Amino acid sequence: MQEVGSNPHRTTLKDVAQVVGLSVNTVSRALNERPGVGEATRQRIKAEAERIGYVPNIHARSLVLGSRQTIAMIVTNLFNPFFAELVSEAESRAIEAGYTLLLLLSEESEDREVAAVAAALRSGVDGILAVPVSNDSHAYDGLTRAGLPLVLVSRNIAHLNADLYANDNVSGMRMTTHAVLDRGATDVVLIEEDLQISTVRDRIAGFRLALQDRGVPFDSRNIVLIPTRRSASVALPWLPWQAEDAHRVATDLFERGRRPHAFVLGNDHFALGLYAALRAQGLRVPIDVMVIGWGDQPFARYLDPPLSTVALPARQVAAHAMKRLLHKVSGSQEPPETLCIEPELIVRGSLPRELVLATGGQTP
Amino acid sequence: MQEVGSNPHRTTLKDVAQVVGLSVNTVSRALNERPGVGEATRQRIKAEAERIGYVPNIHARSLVLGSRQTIAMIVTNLFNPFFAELVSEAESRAIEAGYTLLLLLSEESEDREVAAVAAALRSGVDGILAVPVSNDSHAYDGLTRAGLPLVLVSRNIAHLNADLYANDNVSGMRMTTHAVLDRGATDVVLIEEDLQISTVRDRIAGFRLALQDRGVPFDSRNIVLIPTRRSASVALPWLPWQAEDAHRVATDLFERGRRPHAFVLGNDHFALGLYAALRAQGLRVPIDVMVIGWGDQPFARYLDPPLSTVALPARQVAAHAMKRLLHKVSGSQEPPETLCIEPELIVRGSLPRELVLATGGQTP
DNA sequence: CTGAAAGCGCTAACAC
DNA sequence: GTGTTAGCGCTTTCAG
Repeated sequence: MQEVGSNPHRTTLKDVAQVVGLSVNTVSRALNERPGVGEATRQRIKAEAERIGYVPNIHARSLVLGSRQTIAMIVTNLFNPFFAELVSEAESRAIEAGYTLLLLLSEESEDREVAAVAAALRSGVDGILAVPVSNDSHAYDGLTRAGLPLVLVSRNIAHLNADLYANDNVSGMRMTTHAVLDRGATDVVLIEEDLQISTVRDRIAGFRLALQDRGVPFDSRNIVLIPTRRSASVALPWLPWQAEDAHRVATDLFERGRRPHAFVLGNDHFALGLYAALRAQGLRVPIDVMVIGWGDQPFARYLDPPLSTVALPARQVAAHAMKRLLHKVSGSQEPPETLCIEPELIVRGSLPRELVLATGGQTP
Repeated sequence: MQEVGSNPHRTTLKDVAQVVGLSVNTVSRALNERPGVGEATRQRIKAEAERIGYVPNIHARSLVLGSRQTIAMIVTNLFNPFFAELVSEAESRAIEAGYTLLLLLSEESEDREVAAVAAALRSGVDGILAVPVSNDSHAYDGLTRAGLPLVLVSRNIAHLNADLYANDNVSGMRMTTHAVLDRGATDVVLIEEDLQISTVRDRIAGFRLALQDRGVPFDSRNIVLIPTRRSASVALPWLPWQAEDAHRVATDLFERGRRPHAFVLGNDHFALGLYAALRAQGLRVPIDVMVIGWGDQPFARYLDPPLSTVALPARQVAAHAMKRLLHKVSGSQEPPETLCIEPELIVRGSLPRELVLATGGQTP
């Protein structure tokens, strides 16, 4: 085992006690604002502690208290700005509550997810906030038995019945699909990454519901799932939602003679590739083809034409999730709760301004 | 103090010892793969420990070892994909080395940076990897005295003389500026965020060097610093490198009758706003104006025309930095080292393909 | 209001 | 090979 390069002698409670001429115990109580110490004594102790540079040893404290004041957040990747925002908000809330955030990245890999949970367990965190890799991930199964509070964020796990805080993907995609249908599109293609996650599943459900709402027949070929290619690069983590994938998929579609009226996408990045494919075909947005993205990334409004998209309540989701988790960490034992927050459709130039009567089916 | 909802009785080393009928010590040695235990005994102990669900108490372990096997990473924000990649790589390297990563976000605020360092200290990490908020941040001053290893990433702190691993911003921006000068531009505008950080300072230096290299006179008005507007939103963290800022700045320029030959930018996001401003003016890229971004974000190659930009060695930088930090954590006491890794210019449609002789000065 | 003593769970000396 | 003893720095009984 390596020698740890720590200080020769960090000043300890005992040192403070010696300096002020009181017992370790009294000093501890004074410093922790607990009753049983005279105010004058307390002040003197604090001053002395400060003076000789006393810093409490968190390890000893954690040992006796059984808590490290740390939350682990397991996220699939940081590339998706939605996740970055989730983490940013979670970190901020954790700090606010006197906790710190241990970040564990699963990089969309089930193996790394299992490793992440193990690391969280090993490192003695007080609770786990997780965006699972898949809808049937078993990485978290042992947690409740181990007594570690868990809250899921953004993606659900079917068999787990855990707390879940997420975007409302069903209603979001339903709203999105309505938006194109109500502008006259009847041949609408949905492009999604082929991941076994609840968000994709829910968006597909929302898509189908919307068609049903407007009486437009569903054609399963209108849902294009981009095959994952995890093996593509071994060294670098694999990333979903690549613009080039959408570019390829759209180009394929056009080459097979298909020309949908509208595309609704599972991610704004898809719009980048799609726009390129449309330009190559000489198709104009929104006149020939309508496009709606997902996630309202910063570049969306600057595309030409500006991309209509769905703004996600990332900070709200994370804030609620962290609040819930901290509540559970402090011993609350309520039954699992699911909260899906409605996203917001942002209409920009990639959609025609005026609504038209549906052409393909009866009006609702 | 809140009751922590931990298990009634986690199985401990003592429990294992009791079950196998050996001393706590022997069990500890067996489980930790240390010599002094018979192989048969070791196997039996491991099996029993596994069976009764023994999980080592990290708090006790940390206390006696004086280490939490955790590295704190203090980053200004996650919104910039460069930082996201830094964090991703750092996390991966940390895990690989048996450490975990505590993420602390300063959100470009000096106050939060100070709080982050305090949190890191309080939470007993073994070392700190930091992207400082400013070139003269004093948040880290006490660290060496406290015996906590520190390695800076991406941005330097002038007075600190700490280890630094970063992009080579000087040579990167020099190369970028050469690229436009050598294509005939003589009136080149650099747009940067007005932050007091070494990266901006270095890129400005590289810009001036490039002009000097080609004998093009320097006009200080050709460096446009976007005034920071931290107060804009109190609730949400402030974010630099906004497309709209570049849009505004460029529009101002055009309205004042300026029409530079080329723009070199401190961030790809600026290109989004700039492209929009150029479109509004009816200026074509690259025929009328050349543009080079910084960071090679995923959208860059999908802009119209595709954005030339500088690809940053984020993973290399983070990997080197983490390696160095872990080395220091294990007690190494070498003098501070600075490593600047050369970024790569990626030429795309926003630059004319052919080089021309410099028009403004002598050829080198 | 203050102190003494015990112990959190683990590792590290040193003995046998 | 294995057990005994001590102690990491702190909090928490329980006495005074």
